Amino acid sequence: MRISTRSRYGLRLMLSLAGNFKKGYMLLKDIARHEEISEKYLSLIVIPLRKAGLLVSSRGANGGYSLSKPPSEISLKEIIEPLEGDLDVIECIKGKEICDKSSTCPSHDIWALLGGRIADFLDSITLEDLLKMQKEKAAGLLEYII
Amino acid sequence: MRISTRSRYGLRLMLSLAGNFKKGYMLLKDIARHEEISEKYLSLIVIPLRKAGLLVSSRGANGGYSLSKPPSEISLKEIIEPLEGDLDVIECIKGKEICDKSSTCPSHDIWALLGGRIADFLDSITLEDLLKMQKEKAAGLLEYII
DNA sequence: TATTATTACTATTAATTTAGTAGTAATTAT
DNA sequence: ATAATTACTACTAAATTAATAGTAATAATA
Repeated sequence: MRISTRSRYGLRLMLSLAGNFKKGYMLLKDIARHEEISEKYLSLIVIPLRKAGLLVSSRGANGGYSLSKPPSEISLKEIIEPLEGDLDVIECIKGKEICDKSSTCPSHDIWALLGGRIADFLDSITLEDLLKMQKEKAAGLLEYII
Repeated sequence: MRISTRSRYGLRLMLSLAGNFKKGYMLLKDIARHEEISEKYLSLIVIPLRKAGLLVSSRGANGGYSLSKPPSEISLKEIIEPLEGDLDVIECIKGKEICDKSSTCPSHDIWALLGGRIADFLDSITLEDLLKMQKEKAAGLLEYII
């Protein structure tokens, strides 16, 4: 029931971009260094995010990545879904029918419900919310030090 | 973000036992056959469930497994937690601290929240609820046939 | 008490998934 | 042209999960 590091890294990448929104492109190299993630690995993670329309990119010198819309308009669900494939906790939810018992199996329904709950939770949080949390945490730390 | 087959099988096993509550021991062999799960594999799954105190067993002839308490008193959380290890969606929640950034990282908090939501959801459903759902599904099917 | 049926335990293997690396191509600015 | 960057494809390594195998312990009973 673990979330993949793909998703965790992807979220941190998106949060970095969110913090830089409207300030031009960011280099993957810089994000990777700052987040201490392999640049090569990040460059794979970025692909589904771009395909999902969450970020725009420019190649070559002065290129980089940037959010395609404001942090307030990007929910965590939009970020995690393309990275995890989907948010179902079991395979056989949508027609794939590994199991032929779904018509009588109550477990099947529970897992479908759980997937829905997870999706709802992630849909209720935006990158802007995370930015705000980040600032509050930093402020709290600062207060603690002073 | 998939739930393991261990957990899925474990839940189906517990549901089988719930349907037989107060009717004596059930043989793993029979459950395995009925649920079309390898008996050997099920025999591994049953161990953490017993250690969690959810079922009692008796060896030898006339032995088998039985729930240790009524289906209404067993939540899905109690079943899934020992099978999945825990319900956290990331490793670094409880002190294990793979990542040293939790004091400033808002993602960390989100994942902790999500784990809590999942736990709450599973805690809100009991085996009795599943039994009821099962009956309703069966009744619905019957109605459809007639 | 020997036999049979069952759970309990430990070790091993196989399969799948996830994580990460490597190398090359395409694009853009200068 | 050159340098810097993203885009893509293929491969490898590591970790996890699923499943099998074999033996030990226990309980009923003939």
